[in-house]
Parts: sequence; structure tokens; C-alpha cells
Amino acid sequence: MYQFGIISNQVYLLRAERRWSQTDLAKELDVTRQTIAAIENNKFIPSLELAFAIAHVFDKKINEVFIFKPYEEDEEE
Amino acid sequence: MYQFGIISNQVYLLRAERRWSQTDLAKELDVTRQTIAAIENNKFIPSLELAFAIAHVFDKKINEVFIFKPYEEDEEE
DNA sequence: ACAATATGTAAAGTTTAATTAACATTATGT
DNA sequence: ACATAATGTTAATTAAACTTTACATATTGT
Repeated sequence: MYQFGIISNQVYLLRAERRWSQTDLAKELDVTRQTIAAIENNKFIPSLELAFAIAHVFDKKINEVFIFKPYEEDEEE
Repeated sequence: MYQFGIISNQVYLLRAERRWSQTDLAKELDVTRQTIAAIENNKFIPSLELAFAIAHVFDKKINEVFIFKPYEEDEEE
């Protein structure tokens, strides 16, 4: 799949607001701490399921936590 | 990662509204037709990137296209 | 009826998210 | 200063998204 834009996220900020450690959040989501670290440090993009779960524990909408910036649009056949 | 809910989607409906074929949509997104079919038929859940791209081509928000229903919440240590 | 398009599906292979384990560095509390 | 908690990071493995190829069936148009 071609790249259509870039995805950034607010996980670090939301977590910091709540004074949660990566470990706290990881436990809440039942993933490993490394998964949280990787997402925060943009090592990889979470699955849609995990993205929804993250938004849910922060009581946010998914697009408030994960920001998609599509590249400038050009028509293509 | 544990399951926290179920994800359904409106891809078939949005595509039908626009009278697009799976092939049309696949080309627009630069994925294969089988990927579209698999998503519509709940064979798998798209990546966050692809989910955003799909919402984008339909001019919808991601949570309008992909619906997350979390399971009933129970506290856990 | 025929041709062309649309959709379902399956197998084998690639890519990437996510796990597990491990170790290093930085910050916090006493 | 010391212990403990928090974070960065890496390597090896597993799981799942996605591709490619292929074939079957269903639908639509003429």
C-alpha cells in the first residue's frame, strides 16, 4: 500500500496529563510496555484495534488521539 | 493483545452509495481488490493507515466509517 | 445467449505490528 | 549515595495485514 499521508499521535501527552507510566497504560490495554514506547516514539503505527482501545481508555475519539495528515491531493488515473 | 471490543465498518455501504466497484476503490487507495473485499467481508481489520485513507476518500471521519463497540467495562487490577 | 464486469475465496509469500526478554540510561524518593 | 521506578532501545520470534496469482460464480449490458 502506497503512503497517503502521515499519522502522528498524542499518546505521550494524554498519558502525561494523567500521570500514567507507560507500564500503567500498557497494563490497561493488555499490551507490553514496549508497544506503548514504540507508538510514542513513532517506531510503528498501532493496529486499528489498538488505536481504538487507546482512544477509549483516554475517553477520546480516535481522531483526537491519532492525527492523519494526507499528502496534498493530485488527481491520478 | 486482548480483545476490547468489536470493529465493524461501513465500507460496503459508502462504496455502494457512490456506485464504485471494489476495483475502483482499490485503485483509488492503491491496494488490491482482495484487500477491499476482505475488509468488507470482515476477513480482517485494516491497518490504521488504510482505515484513515479509506475514510479520506469517502470524505468521512474515521469513526464514521469504522465503528468500535467496546465490550462492557469491568474493573480489573 | 454471449461477453464483460463484479464479487467471493483460497493458497503462498511478504511486510509490519506486537510479544518477549534483555540490558542500558535517566529520573525520583528516601 | 543508594534503591527503585521509568524510559529507550535492540534482537529474535509470532501473528496478522496485505500482495499476488488464480479460479469460480454471479451480475449486467447488448
